[in-house]
Amino acid sequence: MTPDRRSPRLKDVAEAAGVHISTASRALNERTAALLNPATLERVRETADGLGYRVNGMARALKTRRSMSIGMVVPDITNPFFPPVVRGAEDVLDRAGYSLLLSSSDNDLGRARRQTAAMLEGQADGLLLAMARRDDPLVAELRAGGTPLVLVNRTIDRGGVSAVIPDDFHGALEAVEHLYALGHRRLAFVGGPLSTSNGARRRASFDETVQRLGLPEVAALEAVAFDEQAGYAAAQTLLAEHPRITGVVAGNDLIAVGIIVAAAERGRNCPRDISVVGFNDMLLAGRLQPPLTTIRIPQYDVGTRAAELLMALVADPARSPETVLISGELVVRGSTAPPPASD
Amino acid sequence: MTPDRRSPRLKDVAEAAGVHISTASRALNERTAALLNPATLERVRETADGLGYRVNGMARALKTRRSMSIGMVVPDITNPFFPPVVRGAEDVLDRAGYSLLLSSSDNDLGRARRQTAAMLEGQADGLLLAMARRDDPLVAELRAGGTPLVLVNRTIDRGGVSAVIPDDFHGALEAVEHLYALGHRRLAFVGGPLSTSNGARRRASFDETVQRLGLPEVAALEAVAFDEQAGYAAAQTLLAEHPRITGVVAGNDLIAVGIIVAAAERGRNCPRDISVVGFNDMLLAGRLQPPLTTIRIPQYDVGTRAAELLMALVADPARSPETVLISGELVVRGSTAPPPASD
DNA sequence: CCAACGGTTGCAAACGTTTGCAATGAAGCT
DNA sequence: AGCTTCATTGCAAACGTTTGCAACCGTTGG
Repeated sequence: MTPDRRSPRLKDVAEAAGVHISTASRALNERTAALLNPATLERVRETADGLGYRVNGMARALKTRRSMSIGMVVPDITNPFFPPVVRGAEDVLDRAGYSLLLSSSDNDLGRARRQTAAMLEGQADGLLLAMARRDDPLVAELRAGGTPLVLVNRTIDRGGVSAVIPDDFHGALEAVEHLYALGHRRLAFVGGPLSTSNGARRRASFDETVQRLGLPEVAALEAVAFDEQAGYAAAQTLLAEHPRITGVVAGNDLIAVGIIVAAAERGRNCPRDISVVGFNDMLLAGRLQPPLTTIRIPQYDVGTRAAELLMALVADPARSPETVLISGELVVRGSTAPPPASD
Repeated sequence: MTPDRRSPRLKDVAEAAGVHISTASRALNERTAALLNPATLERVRETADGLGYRVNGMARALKTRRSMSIGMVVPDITNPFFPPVVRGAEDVLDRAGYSLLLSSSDNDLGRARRQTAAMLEGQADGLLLAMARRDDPLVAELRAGGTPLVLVNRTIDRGGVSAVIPDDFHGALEAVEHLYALGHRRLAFVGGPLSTSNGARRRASFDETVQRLGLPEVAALEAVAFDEQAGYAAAQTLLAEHPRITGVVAGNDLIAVGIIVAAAERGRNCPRDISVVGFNDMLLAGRLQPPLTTIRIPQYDVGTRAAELLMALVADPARSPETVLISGELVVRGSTAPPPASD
């Protein structure tokens, strides 16, 4: 009954406008529109609007070999660190006309592999990878495949690939020095997994700094993940085995929260009995009980810089890899204080 | 020098395996693999692996008219409410073999329109919309366009479209009754924008419930957004104009935080002088100062249910619209207490 | 008046798949 | 032996664009 044609194709608008399909194509394409007679251009555009024409991105992508989409994989979008970086990336991609394909890998290599494969099948023009481990085989594969790639937040040990990461070394150093300045001398580090660059680098920085400061009694533990639960578990061990510790620098804010909770359960109040400094300054970190002293990483900027770098890489695949370090700054709030007087 | 062929096409694996391209296609497709002789099937698959063949999703999508991707637009991924729902959606889509295109609209209709248009040009098979306003013209357009659609978190007034939303009415009712049970009699509501379904419904529920309870002195304000800053601003007015209020139900947790901060600045401590109950139970709500009493909405489930509904809709576009209400439950923590004794 | 030219437009060949249909050959049945 | 049936594979036509090339036309300069 109804004509009920599916959505109009280029051919339809060409016919309706009385021009050849290639002319219609050129009219609807910014880059080629200049070739046309202004009058025809106008006419084609109007009939296209009238018909509610919408270009078929698949056909276009097939022909042009560009999907105008970028894939991004994070460990878990639910971790408060990532939304701002995703948002940053999204904003610059959006401005560049790209769409963002997002997925969470849960730190599962197999899952990440499937997800990136799907993204590449979908012809993503580039990848933003925020889940890399230091020896990640996946990024090696991907790099070999020639996909424009930028690592976010975490990088790999052997370089050769672009990355945008926080200045882990400087951050952890600031954290230690802050505690030292407050008078703490027995410090601990409860970091994230050493298999990640930020776990390892923050740890290395802690080690070096406490040694330089000549601190007598230190401990360093590795939480199994960058989350509250892992921080809580690691803190259990720490508090049991090193009861004299008064200051701890945490692998990130979530781990810090876990430590504070574990301490409270043992009757040790933060910051009265024990000080802890987080890392990242995640959303609401300043509204927690106690408000977290932490190393602020401009998360949004991490996202924008990474996306900008990727855009440059997409434009020029031969561009040589570079890694940009985003520096953080100490923001002191309520979770740190001088050590107990008895000390 | 190097043969340097671009990535292999179906034709390449077909030739390498000594079969026709159509046979190769069938071999690489789960659905059609059964048609083939097991021996050829095996052979084709092995040579495909050997060559590192990866199907061109664009070509496939062009032919099949399915991109196996779903678009999702949220107001702002940075709002802690959304990451869990995105994650929920992602998980079920992933299992169904779909990818997720994400974008943040910032409650800007124009931006949302551009984003959905881009998603549709990219041939997204369906849309998850979490940014709808009650009279949103965009969802009307989209629905007219025949795109499989499900609204998330917010719905429109005139039905006709599937949606997965929290049970706003019941939630707000529980919040009011909780305060009432604690002894509060002078209540206020600081809700989100009335242009959103959850802003309006929570407000309506508040109004009806306080009336039913016969409360003598109430106030109801509208924050301009569901964030801390808007909550803070609205609270300024509230505290100035209705100083005798002792209990307030907030439009969501972020607004609650804003209220608590504003109250503190006026020397009114929560919960000693004023009680506030939030909505959603966002991440870390229980770790705030004070820990938030709130209506817990299972955010992850909202995402999964929405994605499931959308998958059903994609499979059968004629399926009639349905709206599923996700119910919340009161979780009482530290931000509510009996009103001051002087009361 | 002719040739060259620039501005517009049309032509047709891709891009890499999927899939209805036809062809082939082997096996089963009467 | 001849006919049917079935399993397997090949053929070729799409899917909706983009784009190098050629053609056309009215101008312009010599």
